[in-house]
Amino acid sequence: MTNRRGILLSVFYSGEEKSAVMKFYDPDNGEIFLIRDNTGHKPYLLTNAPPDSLEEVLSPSLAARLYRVTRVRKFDVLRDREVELTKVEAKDPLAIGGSSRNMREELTKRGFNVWEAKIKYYDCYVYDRGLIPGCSYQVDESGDVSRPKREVPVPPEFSHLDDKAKEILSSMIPLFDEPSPRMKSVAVDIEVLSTMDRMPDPSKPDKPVAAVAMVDSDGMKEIHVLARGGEIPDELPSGARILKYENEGRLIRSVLDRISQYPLVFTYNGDNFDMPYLARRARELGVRDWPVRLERDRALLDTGMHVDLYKLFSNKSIQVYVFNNRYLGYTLDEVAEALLGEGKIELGTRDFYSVGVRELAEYCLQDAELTFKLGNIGDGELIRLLFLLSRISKMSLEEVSRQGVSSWIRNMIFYEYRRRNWLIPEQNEIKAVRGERTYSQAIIKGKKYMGAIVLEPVPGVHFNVAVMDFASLYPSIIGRWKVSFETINCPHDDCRDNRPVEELPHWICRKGLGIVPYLIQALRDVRVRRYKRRAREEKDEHMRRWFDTVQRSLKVFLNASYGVFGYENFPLYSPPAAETITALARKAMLLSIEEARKMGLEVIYGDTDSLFIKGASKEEVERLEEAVESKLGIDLELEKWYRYVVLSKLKKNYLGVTVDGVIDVKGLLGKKRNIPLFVKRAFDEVLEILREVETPEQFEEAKKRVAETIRSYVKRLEEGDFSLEDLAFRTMLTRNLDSYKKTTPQHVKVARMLESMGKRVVAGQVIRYVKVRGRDGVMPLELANKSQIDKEKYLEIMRTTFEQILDSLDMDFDEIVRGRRSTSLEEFF
DNA sequence: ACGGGTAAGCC
DNA sequence: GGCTTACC
Repeated sequence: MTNRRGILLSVFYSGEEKSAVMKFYDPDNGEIFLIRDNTGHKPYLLTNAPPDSLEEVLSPSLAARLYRVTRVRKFDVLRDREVELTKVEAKDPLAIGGSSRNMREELTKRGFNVWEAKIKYYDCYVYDRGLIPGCSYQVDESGDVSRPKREVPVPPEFSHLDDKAKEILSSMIPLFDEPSPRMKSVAVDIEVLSTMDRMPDPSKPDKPVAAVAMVDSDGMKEIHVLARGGEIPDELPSGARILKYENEGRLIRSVLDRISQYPLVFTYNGDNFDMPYLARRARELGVRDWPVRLERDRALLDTGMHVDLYKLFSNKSIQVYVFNNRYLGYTLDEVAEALLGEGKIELGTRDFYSVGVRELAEYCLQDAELTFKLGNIGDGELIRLLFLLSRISKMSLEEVSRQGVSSWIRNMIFYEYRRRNWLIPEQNEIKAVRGERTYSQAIIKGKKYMGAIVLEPVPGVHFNVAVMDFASLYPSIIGRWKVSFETINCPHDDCRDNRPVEELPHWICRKGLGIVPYLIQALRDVRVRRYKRRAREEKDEHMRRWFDTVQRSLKVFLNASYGVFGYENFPLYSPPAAETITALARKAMLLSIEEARKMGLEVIYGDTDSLFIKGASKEEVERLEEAVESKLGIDLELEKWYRYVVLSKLKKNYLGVTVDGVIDVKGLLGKKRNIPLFVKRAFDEVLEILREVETPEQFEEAKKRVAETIRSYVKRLEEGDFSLEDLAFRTMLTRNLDSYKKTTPQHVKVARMLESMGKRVVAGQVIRYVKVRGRDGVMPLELANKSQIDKEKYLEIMRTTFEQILDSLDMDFDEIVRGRRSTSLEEFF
């Protein structure tokens, strides 16, 4: 074969080959293949140290690892000028940074400046060769890779953009129009023979691997088990094959061989457990040639792409924007229950020695099946998304599935800098040249600058309310006013009077410096004007779904695009830019409110980027849109129309019913996932009653039914007509137990009880507990008894939950309940 | 390991 | 009033 097609998945550095290696997926035969760099690319850093000084500045051992020293020209955006720097190439990446002794540190110690030395080598390689992970390439037998150049003319709907944004746009459209490949996949889960008191530790793999379950996309299910006596069937009722081994080494050998046959391998916590355990156990038992490449906190496969779903589901952006916050904890059990509606059936004990082989096999298979289903959720939605995130960020799929949104954005920006031969500035340099002080006062103690405006709601029931909002407000501001670390407080004297926010001393460049504002503008516009539309209008169902994933992945980047500039660990951290963005947002809100009032419209609430307007006509809404657009240059749009909205006196707390009868609940206690199901059900019933209300007249009748519903639940509470499960609170343990030192919140108290019983308790786990009478006040769900329940406490929970809406409906919880109080409750308590 | 603002329950 | 969690 002279020429083959390959989809670039990732780049890694091979210590054995001393070079970058590209990992491709061949969609024609479903295989993975590796291509070693053939361009002689070397790791490097940039410095202002003179070239001939290096031999003497560096210690002899490091000087020996120099490969080449040259001079290069770069554009320095912070000072708006060309610079000439020394490019120091090394024979291996660790010589640049990372290891205990490296060139970055030695040069810095001698007083020289160093740039671009903290970039991981595989990322550096991707930038310099202009590679786009996730995209299709032609690879010839000499190892040359090329991507067919597709010049896309800028579509007419983008004619309003600046040239810089247009250029970015036309480079991006081909990446988004190309669907991702389908890949065969397998999910793997292992169980180790461990005793109750000790969790198996992958750094000390002293216990044997007892079972490995694998489930693949062709419907194959198999479990490799270590025979330990007793009858073991050849098949489970589910149809899964059981393969028995007398020898653990053979078991691991065939498991590794099986894993090597798949281009895509899912695990749940495989980076830190399954893969290292298998690999280290293999080494211990003399099993050779394993495909697992162990790194500090990840495990890669040379034969495929390993996606650790635990890492992916722990990613906040994925949790919030992709799964709409539908899961709370990050354990396999929690996520599977929330997304698939399938929980795990736990074994009675963690002591696997006492569990029969067959039972262990079933348990192991269950985990592999859940992992498989999660990995393939939405008919491959997750993988499509990873491909897109990879193409936008120019980050390997393996990286993108393990890192957070700030890394994705960093990588996206660095790539654009290298593409233009711009010098990537260091964080301390940005601070020094452009300032780091903020001038606005945050409302929350300990925060660095002021954020958004939240209007005081007008409590009560309001009919006919239009909700208007600025779509992607912060990205729009970045694009409209060109705010970024590059443009803020620029070096030009004649830009100093360009201060869009009077109360802040910061000015913005008006000479077109920078890339980031154009990049963000391009992403925003391509999402709104191209892919959101195609996700609605495309005829072909597959392509429609693809376009929807495109617009969702763009949204993830846009939503975080402002936040990263206020995040102190972001390499392009810029507090002045961040505070200017929020200040402009406040200005936009205030101006819009002013415009609305001038038109005689009543604004009853608003939060950050939205305005609730009561009693407006369609024409008035349109007039307001136009007025704001012409004064500000950003779009205020009608988002939805509420038949009515119930505002409480609290901010970020309301309930609205749209004209199509869709109910929106924001911030109310009844919506929070940590409250007991019992209360949540009562709340949902009340919502259902309110949803049906169409006119003010119907409200009176609805209120009676609401009162009735609440009364019935209170009665059930008194009479003990509930299950313990329904009363359980679910609170996430966000840190490990030993780090709670200052106070002991209730869920931590419960977690400690669980731990003392020998149960495993880790960060990310959801603790389920009920409130009971007695000194502790709480108990783990599985330990409590119905007779211990503190009913008074639960009545209080119901009170606070319902008061949030009852107040605005002119109703009173006590009055509703009082009818019962004199009869039973009083005797009860 | 995106930001700030708001609210609730408990210590 | 601080800590912790969940939400906008």
